[in-house]
Formats: sequence, structure tokens, C-alpha cells
Amino acid sequence: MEGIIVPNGAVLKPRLSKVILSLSFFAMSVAKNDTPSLIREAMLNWYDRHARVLPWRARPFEKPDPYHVWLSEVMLQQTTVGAVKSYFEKFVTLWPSVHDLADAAQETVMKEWAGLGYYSRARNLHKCARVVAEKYDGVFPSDIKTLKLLPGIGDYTAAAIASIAFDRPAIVIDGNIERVISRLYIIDTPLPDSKRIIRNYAEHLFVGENQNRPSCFAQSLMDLGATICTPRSPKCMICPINQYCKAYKTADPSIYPFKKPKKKIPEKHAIAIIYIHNDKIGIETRPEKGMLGGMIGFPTTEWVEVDVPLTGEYKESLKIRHVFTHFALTLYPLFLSDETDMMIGKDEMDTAGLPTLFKKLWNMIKSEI
DNA sequence: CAGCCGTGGAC
DNA sequence: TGTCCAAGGCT
Repeated sequence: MEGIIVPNGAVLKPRLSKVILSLSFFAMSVAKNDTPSLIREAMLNWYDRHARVLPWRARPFEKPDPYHVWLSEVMLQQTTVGAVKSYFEKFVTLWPSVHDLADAAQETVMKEWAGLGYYSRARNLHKCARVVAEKYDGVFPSDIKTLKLLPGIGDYTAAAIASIAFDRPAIVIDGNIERVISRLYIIDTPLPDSKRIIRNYAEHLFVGENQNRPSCFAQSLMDLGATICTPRSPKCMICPINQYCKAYKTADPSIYPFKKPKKKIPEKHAIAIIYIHNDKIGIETRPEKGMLGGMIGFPTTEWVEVDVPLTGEYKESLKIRHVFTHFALTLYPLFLSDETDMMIGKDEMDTAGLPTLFKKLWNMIKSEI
């Protein structure tokens, strides 16, 4: 044999392989009591048998597509796998490459993103696509520092892309991994104060002897968090690393991670103006900053924490309440037989790309129009 | 750096 | 109905 083949497929030169081999024997002898190394081994073994099949995930021995990895990671930010699947399929069908996405009109991207939430992600996604297409000729950078300069890519996503798309040994920390680590080491500091502590543990977990297949290891931790080490009712009995888990030895692992209590959210109110004229409905494009930025919607009065004045014609039952992350909004429709700047056909409303708040309102009132 | 920024599913 | 929360980033 001309050299040795390391797990990422590269072939090392003979002289170097001698050094590596002797180093690995040394590593294996000290790795016996090296818990992170044992966890890595157990996780990779588990992952080879239980990895989830996901639309954006490369199958075993398949080369990941950095465009798919990036697109899915941005969509998955603070969002569930179930919600993302159909959007991911739609996006790669509409735009098979980052060049195609870069060439799309911004409004089209916003429209297709409608319903997925956190709409600044869509704007940054489009910006990022244009930078990658133009500055990097469509080739995603593979190092974390360069990735982090791109819009919409922060600590987590940069590490995830470096790891998953390029098999770089990055420290990947998402909500799943925070939970897994909080339980492994029974961290009693609440989030988000514990983030520094968690990162410190993560570095020991990710970096060290027998650090093979970093991409698979990172994904294995996320799969574990999603299917076994779940927020509620974790399935510790079938966890591949329960023997290394300090929380498993306690009465109730599910109490980790501790979190700072959340504040109560205020109730806001506003009137939505429903312009109706010749079977057309009035809409507006919202400003880029603020709630539902860049999305279309019905014009509304300011969203305020006091009750809005409602006049005689108003029906008490005709309203919708929608809960956002940091406040709830009740919208009261006010119908005007008049025109405004942007009017679209009544039949086009369902496919126009309304965010959920306005979609809910439209679904309630459309039968009455 | 704490607040802002969506949504739908689980319990 | 309420509560939590899911592969966070930006300011």
C-alpha cells in the first residue's frame, strides 16, 4: 500500500503515515480513558445505523452539495425540520443552483418564503446568494471566518456549513447540542448565561484524539437531540451515550438545560384596512425593517398596546389574534369600498405570498366578500 | 447585549 | 388556552 487512507478519503504519503500511525497508536493507548473520544466513537457508530434521511442531507458516500447545506441551514434557523422540508424542495426546484437564486427577483424570494417566518432570513439569503455568485463565482467558502462574513451566516451556521458541507472539524453548537451537553455535564447555570461553559465543553467533545468524520459527528449530535435527547421525555434508555451522561444518573434528566424565565408578552391591537374594488383587494409592501419586513400585507393602523376605537359597523366576532415571539396582535378588519395604490385580484390572494398573520385574516374574511 | 424577529406542533 | 420551543442572526 502506498500510504494510509484516512477517514476523509485522502491518502497520506508513506513517511508521513508512519508518523501518523505511531501517533495513533499512542493516541489509542491514552484514549482508553478519554471520554470525549469514547463519545465520538459511540455517536458515529449510532449515526451509521440511525441517521435521519433528510432532503438536504447527503446519503452515505455521497458528496454533500454546499448550496443545499447552506440553504437548509438558513431555513432551519429556529425552525423545525417538518416545516422546512416543503420549502427546501420548492426552493431547489425553482432555483437549482446558487446562481439561479442570485438571479431571482427579491420579491419572488420573499413570496416563496412566506409562511416560514423570520423574514430577514429570506432577504439575507438572497443577498448571500448574490455575494457567493458574484464574488466567489458560485463556490461557497469552506472556512468559518469567510463564511461568517456572509449575510445571514453567524457562529452556528458558519460552523455547520464548514462541518457538514466540507467535513471540516468545526465546533458546531446549536440548540440540540446545547441541550445534549447541558445534560452530559449537568450544567446548573441557566441559558443563555451558560453558553460560554457549554462552548468550553463542546471544544473538548469535538476536538481531540480519534477525531474522525467531523461532519457525521456534528450531525449525529443534532440527530440525537432531535430524536433521543429531546426537550421533554428524553429516551435515555436507548441513548448510545447514556453511560457517559451525568444527567442520566439523576432523577430527571429532562430538567436540563436550565433556562432563564421568559417575560410576559404584551397584547397589541390594530385595524386592518380591507380595500375592495371591482373584485380587487388592496395590499401594500411592508418596509424592510420591523415586523414582517419586506412582505406584503393589508395596510394597518399602528400596532399599539391600547384598545383601538371601533365604530358602529364593526362586527365583534370579526377579528383574528396572532401570537408573535414577543407580543400578540389582534387585528380588526375595516372594509372600504375604495382603491389604494396596490390592488390585486381576489383570486390571487391565496398565492400572493401573504405572511401567516394576514393569511389568517384573509381566510376569515374572504367568504364574506 | 438584551431585544427584536414567525410559525406551527406537542403537550 | 397556555406554554414551550426548533439546525439563530442582527443590532
